[in-house]
Parts: sequence; C-alpha cells; structure tokens
Amino acid sequence: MQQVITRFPPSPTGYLHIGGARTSLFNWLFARSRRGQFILRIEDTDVERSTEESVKAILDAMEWLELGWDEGPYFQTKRLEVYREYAEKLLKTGHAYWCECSARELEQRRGTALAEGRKPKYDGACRSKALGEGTNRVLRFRSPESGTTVLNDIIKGPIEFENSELDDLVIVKSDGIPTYNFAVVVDDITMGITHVIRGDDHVNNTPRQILIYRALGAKLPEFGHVPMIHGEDRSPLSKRHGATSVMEYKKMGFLPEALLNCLVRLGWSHGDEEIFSREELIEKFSLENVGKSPSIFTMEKLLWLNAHYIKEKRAEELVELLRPFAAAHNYPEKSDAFMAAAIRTLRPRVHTLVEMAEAMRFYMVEEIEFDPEAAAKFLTAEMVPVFSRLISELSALATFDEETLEPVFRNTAQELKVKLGKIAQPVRVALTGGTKSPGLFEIMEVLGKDAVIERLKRARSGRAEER
RNA sequence: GUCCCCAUCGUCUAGCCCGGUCCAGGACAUCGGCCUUUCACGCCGACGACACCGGUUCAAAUCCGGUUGGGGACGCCA
Repeated sequence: MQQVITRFPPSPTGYLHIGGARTSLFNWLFARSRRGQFILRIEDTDVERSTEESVKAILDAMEWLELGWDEGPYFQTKRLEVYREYAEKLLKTGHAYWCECSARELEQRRGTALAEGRKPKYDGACRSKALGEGTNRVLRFRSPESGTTVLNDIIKGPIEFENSELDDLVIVKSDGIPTYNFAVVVDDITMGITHVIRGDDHVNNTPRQILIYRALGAKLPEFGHVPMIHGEDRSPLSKRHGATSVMEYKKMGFLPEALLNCLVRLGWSHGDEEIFSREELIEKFSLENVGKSPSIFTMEKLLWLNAHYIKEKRAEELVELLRPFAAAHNYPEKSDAFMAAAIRTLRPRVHTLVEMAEAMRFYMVEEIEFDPEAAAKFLTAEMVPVFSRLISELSALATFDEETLEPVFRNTAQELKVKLGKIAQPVRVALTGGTKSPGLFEIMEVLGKDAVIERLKRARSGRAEER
C-alpha cells in the first residue's frame, strides 16, 4: 500500500493557536500511526501579513509540543516557479484565463449582488475575452458551469456541491503570486500528499480544489475535515477568549503532554479512555473516531490533565522545567536534590508549574513571612513551652526523617494530653507561614534539622517578644 | 441573501453506521461523605443530557422528513 503523507500548512500571520495545534497533532498522529511522513509547509503567499517572527513562533510551538516533521519547512514563496509551471498548464488546456477586472470593480459588484440578495460570485466578465498576460491582470480558473462535485470526506461522509454555486476563482494574483486555493493544490500534488486533514472551515474550498486537481489531471488525496474548536460562547476561538496561543500555555506552567492529551480529546475519542501517552496515541489514533460536531475548549480538563502529568513525571525532570518559574520569584539558588525533594511533597497539590513555583516559596526563602491571621490564631503564648520542648527533642535527634519525626510529635502530644493537630498546626505555621501545606514530617525532612529548629525558635521568640 | 456543516449531562465525550441489551455509560467541573496533623491526593456517592415536531416500526438517542438553534463559506486572506 502507498505510504501515507500528511502535512500541516500554517500561514505565518501569527502564533500557533490551539486550533492549529490540534490540526497539526491530528496530521502528525495520522502519519505516525500509519508509519508515514509528516510535512511542514509554511503558506506565506500573503506577503503583506506574513512575518518571520510568526514563522519562528510556529516552529517554537511545534518543537515544544514535540511534533517533529520529516520534511520541510517548505516555503511557498520559494516555490513560485512550480506554481507558474502549473498555471501555464491550466492556461494551455483552457482551464484558466486572464482577467482584467480591478479589485475595486469586483468589490463593488460583490456589494451590489449581496444587496440584491444574490450570491456574490464572479460574473465571468472576462471569461471569453481571450486576454493575454498583462499588468494588473489576474489568472482565473475556468470553473464548470454545471454538474456536481462530490467531496467524499473521511470524517463527514459525502458532501455534494452544485458547480453552478462555484465561480471562477483567482489562482494567480496580479503580482504573480498564487492564491491559496491554487498553491495548496499544486503543493499537495507535488509533495505527494495522500491525506489532507484540516479544519472544516475549508469544506467549502474543497470542491474548487477538486476541480483544479481534475483540470490538472492529478489524483485526488483523501480529505478529512475536522470540526472547529470554539470558545465558551460558541464562537470561534479568538483572542478575546483568553489564551489561544500554544506558547501561552507553556508560560502558564502547562506540560506539553497535558496540552496534547487535552487537544486530542477535542473531537477524537477512544472509548472511555481519557489519559493517553504519546505512544498510545500513535497506536490508537484513527480518523474514524473523529467526531463531526464542534467542541468548546475550556481549561477545566486541561488543569486536571496537567495535575495528572505533574504527579506522574519524574521529580528530577520537573526541577528542570520549574527553574524558569522559580527564577521569576527571585528565589535563592537551591540544589537539584533539594528542589526535587520539595517538588515531591508539593506535587499532589498543584495544577501547574506556576502554582508549584508559588507553593514552593517556604522551601526556597530563608525568612518566611507569616500569614497574619494564621500567626494570630496558632502562634499563641501557650505554644511557647510546647515549641521549647519540641526544639530540645528535635535537637537530640541523630536522623531527621519522617519515620523518626512522627513518633516525637505523637509522644509529645500524648504527654501534653492534646491531640496531634493541636500542636501540628502551630508548627506548620512556624515552618511555612501558613495553615496549608504538605505533610508536616515531609516538610521537616526536606527542610532539614537546622532550618526547622531555627524556624521554631523564630516563631517562639516572636511570641516571647510580644509578651 | 445563497450554499455547506453540526446538534447526547455546564464542558469533553461513549452509544448512532448494523433500531431492542440505554428509564443512556465514562471523564472534568460542582456538591456530599470517607481517609487525615492542615490543604491536597486518593476512594465512595449525588446532581446532571438524547434540541423540538412529525413519520417508519411491535420497538428510535439510534432510520427518514421538517423546524429551531449554532457554526462555516461566499477575497488579487489562508
């Protein structure tokens, strides 16, 4: 069987957004799952709006998501001779003709048509003028006036279009640069693309493209149109829906595997399964299980998935990922081992690396700040003797780990005839500054004997001074 | 306006092709409980949907038609 070749063709007019990332993911997964090739192609024929920054931003995002491509990136502006060649071919076979209608005129005619309730399509004014090439002239595709074009979509099934609904689209602009509908077809033909997987906003372009394939005598690829991703108000995802750029999610402390897992489930499913590793996705992905209806992107499940992957990842790896976030807080430098130990205790209670970096504060800074409310409630005068006693007990310890610490506290509580919680909360405040934290003994083990005793003394003297 | 697509819990979805096993399953979120040194994690439970109308049929979430709603396209943008 023929090898599968898919492509992702972003236009470099902005960053890689959530929708594009999912399209890219589907193409990547499909190619990987079928042991095929995945091509990256930059569609920069809109010279006005395309920028190098955008290209870089897109590449960076693809790299972060680890969606590696086998060929490319190709740039359409570097393939102009190829399009010219194919345009010649269409011209020679009578499938294309030159048109001298100005953009201004056309806009006017469109306006009138729309106002009169007609479909605003090109009226074919230059269709039989047999014009030659010339300045300010565009090349148009001669579209059949009757008949039906059928798109057999892998995802949506057969869709019929009346050719009479289609018009003679421009395929080469007056500056000699091909338009999208022409360039994609030429590229997909010459690059041997077997499966075109893209957003369903392209469904209406497809019959035009099919017609061009036919005029060129080329074999059609398979088409699969995936439903769009919308914002919470059901309109297409845009800036006003908050974070839409893939890289913003990196900045917010999400792991790429979480974003990917979240994205793949928007439209695709595999029974009741929710968590998929990259390998599982490659093994299980198929276009047959892609749904037809649009979905809404929310952060709820992404947060849950991210929390899951944070819990699952090796602490040593998290240290690396966390460093930039910790740096943003200007924390003092700590060793990898110390940070890994701290992360292990914080891990079950955060959803993002940003939260992790914040939660880490009491481990990182020398002088913790006390939450006034917590201090007032728990660092009371009656705790002074308790702290004193704990300090002397702890000072005597040779090993300082959870196993040895717990009995010390349990015994102390028992002898003082109070519940463990009664002394645990004040100690927690003394050690962390607040009332919420990982387990007391975990914290103490990570912090170490010296720091613990120092913090207990500080909390105790704070009380003593007040008296 | 014309053409095209879509329609199951708040959200992501399973089921629909091959009607009965579905008074519709899972996950997130929410709420309650358990666990517990706090907060989480974890575990258990609750809430919660087949858009509407009609048809076919012994039987429809599943098939057909229409309505409504949402989305897309109609560029010398991609």
